[in-house]
Amino acid sequence: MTRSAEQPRTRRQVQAETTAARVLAAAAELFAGRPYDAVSMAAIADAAGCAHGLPFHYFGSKRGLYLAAMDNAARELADAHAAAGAAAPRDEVRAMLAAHFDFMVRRPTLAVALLRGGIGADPDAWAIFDIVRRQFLARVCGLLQLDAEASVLMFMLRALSGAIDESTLQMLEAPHVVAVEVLVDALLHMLAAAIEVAATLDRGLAVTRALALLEGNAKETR
Amino acid sequence: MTRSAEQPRTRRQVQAETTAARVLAAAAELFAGRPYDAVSMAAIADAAGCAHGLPFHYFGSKRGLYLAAMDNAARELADAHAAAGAAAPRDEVRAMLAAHFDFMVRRPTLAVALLRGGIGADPDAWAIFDIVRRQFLARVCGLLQLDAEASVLMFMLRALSGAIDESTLQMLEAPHVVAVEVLVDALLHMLAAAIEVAATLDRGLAVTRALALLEGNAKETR
Amino acid sequence: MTRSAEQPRTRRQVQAETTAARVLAAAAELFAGRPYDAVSMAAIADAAGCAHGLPFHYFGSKRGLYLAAMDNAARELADAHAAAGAAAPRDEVRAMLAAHFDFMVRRPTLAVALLRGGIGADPDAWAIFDIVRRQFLARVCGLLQLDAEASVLMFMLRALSGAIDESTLQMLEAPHVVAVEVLVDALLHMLAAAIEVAATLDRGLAVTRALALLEGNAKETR
Amino acid sequence: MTRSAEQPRTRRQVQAETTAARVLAAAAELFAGRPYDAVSMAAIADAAGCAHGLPFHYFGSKRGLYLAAMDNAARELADAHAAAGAAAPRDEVRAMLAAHFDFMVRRPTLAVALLRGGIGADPDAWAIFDIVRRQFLARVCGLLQLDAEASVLMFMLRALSGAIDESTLQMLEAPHVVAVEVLVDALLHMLAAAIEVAATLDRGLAVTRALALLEGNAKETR
DNA sequence: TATGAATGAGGATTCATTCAT
DNA sequence: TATGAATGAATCCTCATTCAT
Repeated sequence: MTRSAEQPRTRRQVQAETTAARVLAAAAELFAGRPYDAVSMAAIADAAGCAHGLPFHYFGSKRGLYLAAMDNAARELADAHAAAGAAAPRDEVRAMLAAHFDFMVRRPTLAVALLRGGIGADPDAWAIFDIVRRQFLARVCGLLQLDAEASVLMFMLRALSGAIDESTLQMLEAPHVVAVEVLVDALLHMLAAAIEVAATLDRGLAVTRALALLEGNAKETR
Repeated sequence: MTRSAEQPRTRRQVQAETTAARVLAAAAELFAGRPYDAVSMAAIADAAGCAHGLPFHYFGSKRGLYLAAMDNAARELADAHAAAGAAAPRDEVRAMLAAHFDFMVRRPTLAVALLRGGIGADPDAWAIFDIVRRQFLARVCGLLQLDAEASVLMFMLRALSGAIDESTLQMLEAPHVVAVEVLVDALLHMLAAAIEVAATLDRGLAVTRALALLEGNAKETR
Repeated sequence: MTRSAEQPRTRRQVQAETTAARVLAAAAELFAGRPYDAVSMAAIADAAGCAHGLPFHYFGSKRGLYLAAMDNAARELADAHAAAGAAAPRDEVRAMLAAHFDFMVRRPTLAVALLRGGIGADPDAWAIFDIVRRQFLARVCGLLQLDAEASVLMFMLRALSGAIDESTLQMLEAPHVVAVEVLVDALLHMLAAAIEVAATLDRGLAVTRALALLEGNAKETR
Repeated sequence: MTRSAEQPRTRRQVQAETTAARVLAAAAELFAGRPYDAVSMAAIADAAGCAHGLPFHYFGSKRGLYLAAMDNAARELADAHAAAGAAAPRDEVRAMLAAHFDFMVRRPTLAVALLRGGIGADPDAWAIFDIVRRQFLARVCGLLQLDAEASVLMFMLRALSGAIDESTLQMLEAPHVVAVEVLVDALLHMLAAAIEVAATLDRGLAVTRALALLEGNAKETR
């Protein structure tokens, strides 16, 4: 009954996965456009070109589908972050930010869906996106040799995340006010400022190395 | 809804206003707790202790009531901002931020309602809160003698607004990580950084005076 | 808002009660005809000539309406039992049985609804009817000066209840095999047999007086 | 469903029968627990550990499966009755009753399923159980040399069946109020009473021999 | 024989809204 | 001004059933 085999997927299974993916995509599309309750399962099924019952077959409930869609979007974003890399820490952080905005601009649908999940709707959806944000910040801390457990520092970094999100929204609204590379540089400065501030609030925080790395004129000691 | 009446209110009018206010308060309370569609008019009427039909009598529709509640909340926040004042520009900006967080912490219900309206729900609700944010930023620009029409500057300032909102959310979640006065100082530094960044992106921007005023060591020239 | 007043019902209230009663009657009618799940709320609303939402307004849920209908039916049956009376205990028991069958034959709809609730559906529905049965048996015990707490006796009396219910069903199916008065006499004999049997099983049970009363040749000592 | 096969069953046939039997057992189990509509085919398939489509393959429809399960249960009960035997008629009736209660107590699941089918659900299900009851009564009539066509007698005997069913229910609820053998004796007395009553209502009925046989002090004349 | 993907009708329930009183 | 009875559209979800594999 179960066939935990590895690859030899039958045609039907492949077909099924394709269908599920189509439903998921339709859901992401629609949930991005309007708030949770304004999207009906019937609309999703119609958009996916399947019977009204199918989404339930695959995702159990509307909420399940919503969460799956969010999860999917979050994973894609996380993948985009993960793909960014560079030789120097400063360049890697820059690459991560660039990848972030690239993704958001190129997938405005997912972007809005994720950002909308931000405060509204249910905590679970928020948690899904929040994990990605935390991973992002944790990696930045790692690159800059900062203590990712310091609460004041994290407070400031999450505040900066708010700035990043707001910037994303603005870019989606009016794409040509500021170019992506320029915005990335700007946020790098804001990041430095956030770190400096955190250091003044929490005297035990070691930030000089991080700031040097951010300036780009520090020897690697990773 | 409007109360432009002058003096001689009949008792019924007073009574009516009281009732309407009760409905509005109940609505604000409930809309803060869960998203728009999860709040029923029946629940609002119950909370307000009136018949199900009454909210319609006063506010026409659910949407009307929602917008009225948002409007009310936004006005209260704007009033809190307006009440902040000080001799020096730097101190006034500081006072404004302090008043902002004070309000948010003291009225978490309204705070969340406003913030939730952020991306979700409908554009009208977003617009209501956005106006308050713009007014806030415009006043800051005025105090610091910055050009409130410069698009790059505004982009950065709005990004900073994102940081402020995110900070608010964090304070409501865990109130004791950072004290309000300390947070205000931190955001003042972020503000300076945002302005500096804007200046590097837009060479025509005059920011030296603003930065001096922010440092506190500039002669008033308002 | 609440008007706990006694009688001065407004016309609207009377109208509302009438409507609710119409819904209840329609529900009883339909629930008698087929099992719970085979009756749709839409069908009930249609039968009652009201909007689909109204039954929910009054009874909250399908289950609520079902239970209310059962409760109503049970109360009517209990009233029918209560109305029966006579000078001698034997005649009163006879009158109760006669009233029981009279009611069932005259209201076959309610009868089947109650009997159907018997084993099927949910325990709550069963409990509703069971209470009436217990009251019936308790009164019989009172009349015959039997101990209504004796478990073996009650076991036998409830078994007799099964015989009564089965007889009811048979009468509804084929009304003319046995006349009501004749059936009542027959069951009186069965009752005597049940009591005698209980006495042989539980030596502590005092039944001679009860049997004498049932024979009709005992001096009243109530 | 039918297994009229003779000898050489292939392995696949055996396998198929096993699977069908597993489905049937799962169905009986679930239908006993809750009413017809509350049991889904999916639940049955899951319980049987097979695909959702398989029950349809074997039983055509939900109703078909339900009826097959009832049929199966009824046949098992009939078999239990059939297995009871004794030298004297009185003892054989006693053995039949004992076998009945034994079966019911040992297979409460089937018992409730059968009893539930009683009034509720559909007439077909009722008919299935009713046939067993009629067979039971017919055999009793045969043993006691009673006329199984006499309508009044049958009326009373079916009423007694109601008492038996009710007793079964009580035993399942509270097993230790009355022991099975004791209950059997009690019902034998009730049976005698029912026969006597039938004789008073239908003067043409010959019951003296039956009553003598029931007493146990009559010469066999089968 | 057996699977499980896919269908689509049907049903309970909610809720904004209206309106007679 | 205030009530709450009544409406009916909309929505989520369940489930028997089919069928390609």
